[in-house]
Amino acid sequence: MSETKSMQRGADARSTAGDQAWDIAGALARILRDAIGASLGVAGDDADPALRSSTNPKFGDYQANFAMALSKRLGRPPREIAASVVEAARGPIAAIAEPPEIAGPGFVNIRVRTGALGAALAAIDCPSLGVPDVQGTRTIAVDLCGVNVAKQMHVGHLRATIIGDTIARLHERMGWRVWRENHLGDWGLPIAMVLASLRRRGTDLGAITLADLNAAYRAAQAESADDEAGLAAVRSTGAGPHRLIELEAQHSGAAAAAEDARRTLRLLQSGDGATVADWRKLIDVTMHEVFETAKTLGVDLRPEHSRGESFYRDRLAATVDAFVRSGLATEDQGAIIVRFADRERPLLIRKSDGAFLYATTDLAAVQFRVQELGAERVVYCVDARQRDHFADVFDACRMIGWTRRRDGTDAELRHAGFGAVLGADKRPLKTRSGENFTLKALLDEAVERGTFEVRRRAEDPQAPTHGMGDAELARIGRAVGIAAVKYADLSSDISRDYVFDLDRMISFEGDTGPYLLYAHARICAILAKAGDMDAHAAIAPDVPEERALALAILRWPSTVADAAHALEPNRICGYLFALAGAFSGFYQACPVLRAEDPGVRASRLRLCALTRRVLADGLGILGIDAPARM
RNA sequence: GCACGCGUAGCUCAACGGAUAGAGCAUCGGUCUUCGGAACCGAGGGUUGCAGGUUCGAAUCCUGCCGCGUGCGCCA
Repeated sequence: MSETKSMQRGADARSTAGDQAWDIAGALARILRDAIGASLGVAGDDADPALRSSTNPKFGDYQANFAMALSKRLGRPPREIAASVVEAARGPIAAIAEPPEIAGPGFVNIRVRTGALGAALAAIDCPSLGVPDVQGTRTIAVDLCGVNVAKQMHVGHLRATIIGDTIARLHERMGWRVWRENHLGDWGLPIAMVLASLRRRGTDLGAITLADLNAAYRAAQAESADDEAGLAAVRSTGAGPHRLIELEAQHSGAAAAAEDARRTLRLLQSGDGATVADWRKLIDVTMHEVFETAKTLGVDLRPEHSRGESFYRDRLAATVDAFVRSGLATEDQGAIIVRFADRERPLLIRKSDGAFLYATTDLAAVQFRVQELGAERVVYCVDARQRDHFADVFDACRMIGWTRRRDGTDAELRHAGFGAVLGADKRPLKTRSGENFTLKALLDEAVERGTFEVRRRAEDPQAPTHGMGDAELARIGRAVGIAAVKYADLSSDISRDYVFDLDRMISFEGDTGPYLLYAHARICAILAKAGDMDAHAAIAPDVPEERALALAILRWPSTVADAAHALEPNRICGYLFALAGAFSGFYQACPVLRAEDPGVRASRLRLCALTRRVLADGLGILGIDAPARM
């Protein structure tokens, strides 16, 4: 969604929901659109004023770029077009801005009047901060986290969890009804394998940890590894009989383990009481740690968000049937597949042995989310490598009509695919011994580093944190460490890989989470020292640094709407960094508490308070806790 | 082989088809009896992988190359 479109949305909202005095950009866009219609006879999409925030303060606060685009269509020079529109808009625009200037090939540069800017700031200083609210009339399902039972969370889950949480929070912030769907891997042969392996050993499932489970998972996989290929290779290369016998013994052991796993799976599927009870214990052990990690991360993930693969187990046969009956699925080499017109790759929805696949579950889940949860958007926060898979699943759902909602509209299916977390060597992050990093280890290190830095600074007698208790410093250090990791992950385009570099993330300099926390804490200090303030003081942004800060604040509502629409958390990050930068400039140039004029002091205090609220609001959307002191 | 994604400053990354492609880090130079210096201001640094095309205007859209990455029926 372009900024222009969201500005237009602001204008549209005003016409139905009354005046939104903070929405200067929306008002300007509407005035220009009307003027384009009145003076040029152009309407609809062609009358788009193409209003943008100016790229450079010398071009004013906003610029409108419509003239060049209309030049060819109307056969008139762009500057002439701009002039006639500006003339037609002169009256209504005068209340908001200085007379617009026409520059270059036909840009219309607009500078907002100080009075209008102050009034807009006073208007946006309300509970919603101007962010649109759909009041529960719209519904989204966000597929996030996606852990597997009996497996330790690793760095991939970091992204699936915090990106999903941010997308959920973005929509919650705008009043959407949000379903957080933790699509656990809690069903099928892999789980049965672990369960079978643990039961063979007589392990006490009541006293097991996730680390134990993870080890059992790997052991079970190794036990069942069918070494047919190795056997064939040994035979063909004529390796010694000792090696051959060893492999054959391993092979028969593996066959026994695999058979045990299949038997366990059958018990589980048939609802055998003892087996199901043990299965639930595996889930409990796994989820206990998942929820702990979510708490550490500041992610809203609770038991009621769990709806794993097992939830869909009784819908899979019907899913396949529906595709077969509709003629979209056919049998091929014993398997059931869905073919597409534009690609060779088919989608397998049932194996030749009759078992279902993860694609089958995904199809059933789309139908459930759209038709039973009523979602108009379904978002998958899953590794970008599954792009092809989701393209197939989404297309299959459209073909069979499962994106159709009760009101007849089509749901929007989106894969918010994210890139890999890389180590310094540009390869997927591994420990020195070549293992995947557990998420817990990674977060422990981040918290440790954050705490170290906070404690080190607290030793300075001048530091505001000097003399704080150890528990308080630890709390702040934890917030800093987690903010560093989360901000680094969310601040670049999610579809790209990024290099995990804790030194850079936590350096406290530049575009980092700790920098934003610092900006927030600094404002908190000013407000605390100010004591009582006049919440209704007039705001008069006179000097350039005040104007820049004011204009940044007014961009907040459209930033939230755009980030939610595009599913791009990095837009929130970029905005907050720019806001913090604008505040720093203001702070440097404009004394607040030391301002001599009481009116100026009160105006600037309100600007500080408003900035703090927007910062806290944005950090809240990212799920980042902002301490008052650090 | 086919499909998809990505190539922007030394490094990490921005940029809705719009004015001189911007930030951060690093480098160099300033501010400084601090409303919190974890700050601010400035400088240098670019043929946006290459070649064409569309457009008043292209990092952005189209085509072809080159390079890197990922995926490609009975795992999830």
